[in-house]
Order: sequence, then structure tokens, then C-alpha cells
Amino acid sequence: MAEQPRRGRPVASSRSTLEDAAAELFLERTYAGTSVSDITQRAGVSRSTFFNYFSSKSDVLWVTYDESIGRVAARLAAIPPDVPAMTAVRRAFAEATGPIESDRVPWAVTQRELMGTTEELQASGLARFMEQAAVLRRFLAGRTGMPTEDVGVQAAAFAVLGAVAAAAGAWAGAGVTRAPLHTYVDSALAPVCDGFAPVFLSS
Amino acid sequence: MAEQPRRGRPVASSRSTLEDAAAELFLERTYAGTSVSDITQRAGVSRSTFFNYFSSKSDVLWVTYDESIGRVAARLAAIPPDVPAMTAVRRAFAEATGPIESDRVPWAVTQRELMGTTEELQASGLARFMEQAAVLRRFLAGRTGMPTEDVGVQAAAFAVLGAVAAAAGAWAGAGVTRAPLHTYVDSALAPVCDGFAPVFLSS
DNA sequence: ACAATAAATGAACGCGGTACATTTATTCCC
DNA sequence: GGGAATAAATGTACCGCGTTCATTTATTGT
Repeated sequence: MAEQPRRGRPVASSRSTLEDAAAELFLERTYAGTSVSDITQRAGVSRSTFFNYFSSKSDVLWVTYDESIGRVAARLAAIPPDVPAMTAVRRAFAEATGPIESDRVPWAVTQRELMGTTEELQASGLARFMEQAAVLRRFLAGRTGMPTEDVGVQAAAFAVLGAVAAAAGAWAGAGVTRAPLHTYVDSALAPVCDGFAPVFLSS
Repeated sequence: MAEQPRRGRPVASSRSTLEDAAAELFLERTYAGTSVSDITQRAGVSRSTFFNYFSSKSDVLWVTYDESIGRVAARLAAIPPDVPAMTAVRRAFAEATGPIESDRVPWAVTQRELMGTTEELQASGLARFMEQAAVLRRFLAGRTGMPTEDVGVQAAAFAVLGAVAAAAGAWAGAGVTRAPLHTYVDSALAPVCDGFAPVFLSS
């Protein structure tokens, strides 16, 4: 929002070029079979440039996810304080995953078998998982007055995200005839939220 | 059990030497600050030898875990079929974590702040997590007749393990005055099992 | 034209992990 | 004791990821 002193260079950026090149190669030779050098060669830039835009090879699998990160955090914050904590969580995920268009789902999720990314996807996805867990912990702690280190708080956060991850995995694994993502997420989330609701009966 | 043709060399093995050297160095210089070469040098063996015993640097953090793997699977199998699925899960984890002695808990869990292994621990632990998830999915599917790909089955497995992981983390993070591990695990697991119980009302 | 800014490059390095051929120690058997 | 047989241990070479940092190059405003 604040206007910073413009002068420099911009106008040309290799970011999207790299994304495109990576997507092509991952589909052609799988994720593991593609080196960073391969990507930069196809993009017509030097290897160094890749790391100017992505901090790791796996980051390119999550671009659309990272762009929309904070979505859940924002939704959570917007839900009125009188709504029970776990109900708020369930609603926030429903709202966040409801309007997701297929083309904005990370390649890591949609293209996993094509790109051969089951293992790498897991490891790189874990970082996002832990970020979201921290968000959830803060939310639950804030609503209930419990400390973020509380076993119940931590267990709820992990259980919620575990269910969401499972739903995303099942959704991605289903054929093209599958139902919308948010229905998968909600049905996976319902039992978890029901189970933890009594734990977080905030005063 | 079957006696195979003995002849060869054994008697001397570098495995425990490597474990000890690694433990020392991780505590001295943190996990990230210790290279595989450092470990093998202190152990007085060559770098190649390390990979004869561990398939990765992070594996050494999980030795005690890997030794007792299958514990949960075995417990699950031993529980009579008339016990509801989620009750069986809860009981299996209680039995498996009940008799755990402190010195048999993986370094990855107990020593995390000392060894500075929060991130690497996560990535390497994920592999174990996914193995256990597969075990749970097979169990739940077997008991309920649902397919292992069912959203509910997958969500339950992930949620259960998420709760267990959170409990282990909270337990490790608590001081020496903490309660036994199994009480942490059970209190984390209770809401999840309660929530999913209605989903798996097996016929 | 010139200075400021940032994108792009290049080179070197450390580390994890793999592959594979080779050496060395130990045990069984004659 | 003198071999085979077996497996542990070694050495070497290699690849890919990721980091660091100094340097070049393109673009923009003044």
C-alpha cells in the first residue's frame, strides 16, 4: 500500500517462466527425474535465478497454495466470537475450500501420480501443515483461554489438519467425477469437530 | 528363526558405535551442525560404513522407534473383533505407549530442543507417520468393510495419528515432572475416537 | 547522460545420498 | 595350519540440492 521509492529495474521477471518450465518437465519426466538445472535450462535462465524466486525445488509445487495462504487464518478471524470454537473451525474450512477452482489447486495435490510426487509432496507439504497448525493453535488458545501448549489444543489442531489432509488426498485420488472439495473436507472434519467440541466449551 | 548358512565374518559391527558417536555429536553441535562425515570420523570408520547401517542421516534419530515398530499393529490385531473399531484403536495406543520407558523413546522426540531438530525431525518423522497411517487404514477398513480409500477411513487414521503426534510433542515439551506418556496420548485420543465412533458403527 | 535500483549471472563450495568395485577380517571345514 | 566362503569395511567417483557472494546487466527516474 505504501509507495516505496521506485527507480530500479523490474518489468522483466523470470518467475512465471520458471513455473511453466517446471510444470512441463515434471509432467514429462516426473518431479524426481527433473533437476533444477533442467528447469532453468528450459526456461532459458541460469540456475542461480531459480533460487531467486523459489527457496527450494519443492516450493514450485505449492505456488497456488502459498498464494492463498492465510485464507483460513483470515476466515477464522472473521467469525463472530460467540460461535463455539470447533464450529468456527469447521465453518472456516468450509468457506476457504468452497470456492476453490480446480485450476488453483496446487500441482502437488492434483498431479501427484502424473508427476510421481508422493514422497516429496509429503515432505514439502509438511511445512505448510505445521504453519497451519500454528494458526489453529493460536486460534483455539485465544478463544478458550487455554495455553497454546495444552495437549487438547495441540491435539485438536493436528487432528483437524490431519482430517483435512486426508480429505484433500481422497479428493485428489477420486476420479474426475468427484464431488467438490469442500464436501470431502466437511465430511472429514465433522467427526473431529464433534469430538473436540466438548473439550472447548468456552466460558 | 530358520538357521541360514553361517560362515562369513560378523562379530564386529559398527552400528552401535555409530549410534553413540551420533548421539554425542548431535548434543554437542546440534543435528544440523553435524555431518555424516563428522559421525563416522568420531566413530573411527569410513563414511561409506554409515550408509551400510542407516539409509539416511535422520534414521539415526529414530532407532528406538524403528525397533519397536509394528507394536501398534500387533496390539490392534490382538483386540477381539467385537470391540468397536475406535475403542480398539484407543486401547491399542494406550497399551503400546503404556510401558514405554524413557530411555527407549527416540531421540527425535526427547532431545529435540537440545539437538535442535525441530524441522528435520518433522520431515523424517513423517515417513513413520505415513506408515502408521497405512496400518490404521487397513485396520479400520478391515473392521468396517469400508474401502481403505474411503474419506472417513482416511480422515480417522490421520486424525488419530495427528492427535498422537500432538500428545507426544506436548509430552516431550513438558518438564521432567510430566505425567506418563500414555496419559497424554489417551487424553488427546479420546475426543477423536468419540467423534469418529458413530462413523464406524460396524454391523 | 547519469545515477540508482534490482534482476540476472557465475563460480565455488559443503552436504546428503548412490553406485560399485575392492579390500580386509572372521569363521567353518578339511 | 591351509584354504574357501561370507560379510563387513573401505575408497572412489559421481550427482543434485542449496548457500554464499561478488559481479554484471538491464531498466527507470531525474
